[in-house]
Amino acid sequence: MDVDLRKLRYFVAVAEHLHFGRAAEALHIAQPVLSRQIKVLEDDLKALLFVRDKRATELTPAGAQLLAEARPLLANAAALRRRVTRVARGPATFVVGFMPGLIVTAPIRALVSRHPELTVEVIRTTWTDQTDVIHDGRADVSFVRLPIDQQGLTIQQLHTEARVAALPADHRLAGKGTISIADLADEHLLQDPNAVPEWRDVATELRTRTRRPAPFFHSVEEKLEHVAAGHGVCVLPLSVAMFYSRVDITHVAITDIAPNQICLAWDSTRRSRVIHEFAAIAAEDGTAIVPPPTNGP
Amino acid sequence: MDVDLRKLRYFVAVAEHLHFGRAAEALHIAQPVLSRQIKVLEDDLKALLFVRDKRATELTPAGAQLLAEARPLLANAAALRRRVTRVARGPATFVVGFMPGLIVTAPIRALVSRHPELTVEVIRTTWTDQTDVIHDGRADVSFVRLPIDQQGLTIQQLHTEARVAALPADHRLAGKGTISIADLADEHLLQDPNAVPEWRDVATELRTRTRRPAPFFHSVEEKLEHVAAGHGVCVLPLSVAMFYSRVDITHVAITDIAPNQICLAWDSTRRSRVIHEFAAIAAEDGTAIVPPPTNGP
DNA sequence: CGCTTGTAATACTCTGTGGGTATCAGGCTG
DNA sequence: CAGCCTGATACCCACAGAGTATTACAAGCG
Repeated sequence: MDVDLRKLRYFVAVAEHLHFGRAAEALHIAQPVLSRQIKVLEDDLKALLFVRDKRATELTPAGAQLLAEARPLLANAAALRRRVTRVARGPATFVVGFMPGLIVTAPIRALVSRHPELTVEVIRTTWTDQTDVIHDGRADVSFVRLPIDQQGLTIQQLHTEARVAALPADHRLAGKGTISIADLADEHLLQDPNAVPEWRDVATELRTRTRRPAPFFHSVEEKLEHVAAGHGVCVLPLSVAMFYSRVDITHVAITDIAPNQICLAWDSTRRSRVIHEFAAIAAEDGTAIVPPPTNGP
Repeated sequence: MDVDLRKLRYFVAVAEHLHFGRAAEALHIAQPVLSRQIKVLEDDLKALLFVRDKRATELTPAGAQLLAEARPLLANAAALRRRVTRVARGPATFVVGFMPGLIVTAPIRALVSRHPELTVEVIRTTWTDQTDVIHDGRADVSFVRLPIDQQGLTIQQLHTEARVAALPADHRLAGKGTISIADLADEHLLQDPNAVPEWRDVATELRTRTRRPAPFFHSVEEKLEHVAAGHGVCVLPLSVAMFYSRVDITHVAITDIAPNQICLAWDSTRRSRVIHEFAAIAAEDGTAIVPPPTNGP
């Protein structure tokens, strides 16, 4: 009667490998078991999921549909497990995720003052992490920077902040009050789309081909090291620039770049009084969290 | 390793009945089985879900958390099953739900012209149905009227429309060009919060106590019968009023009532190219779907 | 106080299903 | 045609889920 999550996991493995033998290996079960379980699943759903024509295993349309559906369902199930066990040990904790640079103490203070019985924890996220903490149940809400994958999330826009260029202190543009994107056209842009999405914006806006393979940065600190060393320049949201300020790096406001949007995100399948209350609080004083951009005259 | 949906279903039953025996009866299984399965689930999650102190079964905080989590997960699983089987028989159908009165042919035509291979179906929803069709997998997207329960949904606002009063043709206010809410204060308001939410707004705005138990309406047609019979008046979104127009009922624009918001909604855990394309189309010509309100001078 | 009633847990059995190994059935390829 | 790759089939075992019978325990009552 019910869908069987184990079978769904098996199905996803086969769909990802498109190969029963290797999928079985990855699942640490024997191949015949997998064949049989997939057949049972197909009978159960009354839908053919794979076309097996000896030599190639392909997804049917129904299979593609199921793959798209099964992954978020499995993720939800795992998150459920984590959230329940979390509630079971520490009583009534509310976990807020945040990207570095975002100051979240104000809304948390407001929440705690209204609910003294609530223990609020914060968890620092990275760029790749910022939505994962919600999906896997580590956090109840998370302050995120767009763009993100919004699948399964409810997003509440809070405020935007200007982006600034981070330049070596002795850079030719360091003295300027404001610059435009065009001024950076000749610079070597430290590019790392995964870790710092703002980069992608600039890179595509400038249509810059990578002149040499960009080093891979895992953190803002690393990137600023490279900037300070004169290996290139980078663009950061204002609050990030403020947070990681150092004497050998100057920040210059960029006038003509899209601002970075900051949002609060949470799992859209959840109906939690605390989440909505926190969202309301964040929306109220959201614009006050970060100092206003200073790129005006 | 995985969460077991069957056990979740069992758990929800016990949580709803707060009584193992009756829950077992509802599930058509024996009570000892249920006791053991819940215990296994508790061991699995490493969390106590119920406090059983002989004579009363109560949820623990972890249990309450699980109840809130389990229901949407089970609903998702059921919807997944339905959507996959739907794809399996009719190839590539896209199902659009709509509330009566909403004209949805324009965006559907636009979608089909871009994807001739796609079969688009429409499904008429009722007030109570309008989000259910999404949750249970009967529709991919649905045109809805606010307010709705947004849990698990992504909502895209399209346009608003004015609300008009439906009056018997010989009513004292029937000749007026526009009226205000206050003009209706002495009328008998046909009240049915579940079926027609606009009513709730008016009822609360007017602070009207029900003078006699309101008859229960299952459709707009029934309600208009009562209006025509002179048993009261009602308020409808403009497009609904236009759709169900009849000679013995006059519509008068109301100047000072909040307009009804019309949105497109879909399951937020889904990532479907067609859904997003349709949403974009609907957003583009969304304001053109319904004739503009005529309550201006 | 002991009996009854209501409720969940325990003990035991049976069956269905998930997992394993061995083997078969088709296509390719050399 | 032999050998190989891949998935399906056949058959067996173990365990989990379902059932019945019974126990344990608390509360109410004559």
